[in-house]
Amino acid sequence: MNPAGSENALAEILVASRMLQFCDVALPVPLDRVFTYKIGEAAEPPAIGCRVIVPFRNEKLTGIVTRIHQEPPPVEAKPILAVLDGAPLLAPDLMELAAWISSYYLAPLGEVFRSMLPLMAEVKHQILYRIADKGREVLYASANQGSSRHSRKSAEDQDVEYDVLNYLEAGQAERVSKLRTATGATLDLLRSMLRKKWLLRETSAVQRDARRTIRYAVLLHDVRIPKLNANQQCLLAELAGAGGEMPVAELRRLDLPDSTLGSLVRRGLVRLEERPADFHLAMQPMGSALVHTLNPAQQAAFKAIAASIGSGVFKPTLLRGVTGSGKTAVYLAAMQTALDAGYSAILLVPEIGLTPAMAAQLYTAFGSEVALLHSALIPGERAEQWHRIRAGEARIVVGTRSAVFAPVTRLGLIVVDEEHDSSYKQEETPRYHARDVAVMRAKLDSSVVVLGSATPSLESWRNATTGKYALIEMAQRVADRPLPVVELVDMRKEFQETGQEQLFSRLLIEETQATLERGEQAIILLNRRGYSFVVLCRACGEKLQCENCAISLTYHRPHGATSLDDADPSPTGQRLQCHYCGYKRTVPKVCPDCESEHLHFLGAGSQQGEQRLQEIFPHARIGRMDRDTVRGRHDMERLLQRLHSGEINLLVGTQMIAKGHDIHGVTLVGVVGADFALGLPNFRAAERVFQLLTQVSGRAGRGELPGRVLVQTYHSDHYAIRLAAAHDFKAFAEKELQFRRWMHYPPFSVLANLIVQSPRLEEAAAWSSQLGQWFANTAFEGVRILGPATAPISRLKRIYRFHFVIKAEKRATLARTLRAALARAEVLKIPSRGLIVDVDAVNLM
DNA sequence: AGCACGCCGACT
DNA sequence: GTCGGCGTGCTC
Repeated sequence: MNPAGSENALAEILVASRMLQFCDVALPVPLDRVFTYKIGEAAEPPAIGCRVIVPFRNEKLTGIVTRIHQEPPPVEAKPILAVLDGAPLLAPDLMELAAWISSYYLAPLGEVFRSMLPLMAEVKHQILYRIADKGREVLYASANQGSSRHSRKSAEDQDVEYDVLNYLEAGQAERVSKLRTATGATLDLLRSMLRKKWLLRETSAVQRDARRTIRYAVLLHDVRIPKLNANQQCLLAELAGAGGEMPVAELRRLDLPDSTLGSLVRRGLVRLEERPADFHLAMQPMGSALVHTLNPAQQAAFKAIAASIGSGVFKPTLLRGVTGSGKTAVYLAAMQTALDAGYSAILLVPEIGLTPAMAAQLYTAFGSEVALLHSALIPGERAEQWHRIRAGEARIVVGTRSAVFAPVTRLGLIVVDEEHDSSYKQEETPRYHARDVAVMRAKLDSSVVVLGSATPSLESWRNATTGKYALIEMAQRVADRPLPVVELVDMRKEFQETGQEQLFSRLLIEETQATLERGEQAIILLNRRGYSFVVLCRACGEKLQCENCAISLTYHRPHGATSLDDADPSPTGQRLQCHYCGYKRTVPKVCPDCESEHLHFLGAGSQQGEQRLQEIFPHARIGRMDRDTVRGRHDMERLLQRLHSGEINLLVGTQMIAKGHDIHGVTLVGVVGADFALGLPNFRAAERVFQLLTQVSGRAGRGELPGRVLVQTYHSDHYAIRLAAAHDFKAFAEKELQFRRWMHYPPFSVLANLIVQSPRLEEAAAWSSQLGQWFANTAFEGVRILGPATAPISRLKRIYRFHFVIKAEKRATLARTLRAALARAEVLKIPSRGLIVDVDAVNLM
């Protein structure tokens, strides 16, 4: 792409000479192209990177200006309706980054912008209806001749239609919601009136202020106080007590009539003010002040990174540091260096990786320079943070995936913490990988990018060992603490010796007992949610499945129940859940297929783990951490707090417990059933298991006392398990890379998953077979195509899915193949919703 | 993606 | 005759 800066400059010159007339606009529609609009003479011309409102079909959309030029489009261009930004919302580097993402991931540019900008939400689009001439005629005709001339379906509907016409006849265009509440019209009815041309539809776009405001009531002094009633006196007293002003919302808790405040305002005693909401995250520092003293290994890592900050040389660095080696302290020191040199820095963390402890450290270190961007923010808060960053008020940005698009100026450093984490891959269009986008952004900005992990992805590891990335290693834990001893418990042997299938092995029970008795803490990983994840009919062998997906339903037990027969206290009683679409149903008494009563609940999840542990250790103070117990914004924090304080001494949970928590009292980690993932149809299965075992082991022995890890496994010979137990990442990487090379998988190839889908099975099957034939008959050099095959999840949310896995030796070849396939799909009349292209797919499901 | 248009069968 | 189903084509 042409450097947007020079294009901008050119644009200014052309504006000055009044020669140019057109601009290209990327719109939030799934069309892989931009549209050309006329720049009006009256309005201030937009710059590249500005938002504009444009007419599109018969609606108004917000788009981003991507180019300014003089080439008239083949059809007549419509004029821009409004320019929303005086200065570009997106700086040239982000414009270029968007273009790169669009082309690399084959995603429409408009959709890329949509996921980059929280601000799109600030323009409120509404649909309005207005009465048409034909509608007026109908209305008058009915008034003159009396109604019910048409003997149609229902007189009721007809009445509603006239109500709608009457309602609209009186006034201006109205919103749908208002129309529906006022007249009781359904959307269907409005649509049919539209078709009869009785109504007109239009859209409007209203710009709202991005900043949230809070309404304050302010006491006016120096006014004579007239006679007041009790309510008014009460309110004034409250205001005076609060120092003369407080948010209107807070006055509500006085339980006074709403009119009271209104009267006081009318009588000139109180003034209402809109003030920008000061955004403060509820943070209480957790006492762990920033460690300024780095040990020699940290010092060396920090110096290597700091040396290149501001050098203007793009050189990605992989920081591999074992769990507990103190990578965070290195990040913070490097970010401080960037800040001191006048640069901004971005720290990316995985979805659940932004622990309260890390946030507290950031606040301690950087105070108000910090902006947080994560998934729990409501849109207003997100916009707030975004504006602070863009205005340069916050130069340290910490956040999940989309924070890689933070609009900082003078970017000096991007850190991607736990770079191997799969939550960096967005599973919707645009399906970008934030780690790779971070590297690209650093390249465009000539800034430093650091990828950190104890268990780097094999892609990054290979880049580091081949010299494409610099490699820094920290092989020791801080304060010379030892890595925990990891022991494998062979569950096949356990079964032979005990003669029964048990969730927890004798050794794990013994060790947990001893740990709790010593007053220490234990955590146990059970990487499935719910009570049991399969409900099997013993008579016919069928598993209970979701109605919408080809997925086994998970049984969730009501709280406090101790047996299957317990009365269900939940209001809905719907205890079988699909974790993919949210479908819920009650537990049937008999098998839906064969009506046998022999339904069996198999496969223990975290909920069952918690219950079994409570039975075994009745005096243990058990906590559970999974998506069912950590839902709200503060649940995680509260749970960790209880663990820190010792209120909980035994924690059971899903992989959430493995993510970066620094709990010093934990000396025992148990791993139950984490190796089942080795059986999944995914070439990354071994890598995933290795990472999970390493990360969860890393939770043990972070304090004064050494840690111990027990891994229960049915695959005690598997290299991923053995080498994780030996803390030998390099050996694992070598072995796994060998396998990847053999199988032509990344990092020795580049890969995309191409999903063909339709709600109709025959359609999905036909499309995938047509595409498959075309692939078979078309020669692609250096490309391997697997498929068509039914996708591992063959039906999802009522949609049938087939897929191809496309592997290529070179990036350019893969891109060319995918573009050709998309072109072919268009010829085959496969609609865009029927195809999903997932470049660098992490999940092949 | 929406959302128009247009053609065809079903219903009053 | 009118309603409403969904195949087809377009959006500057």
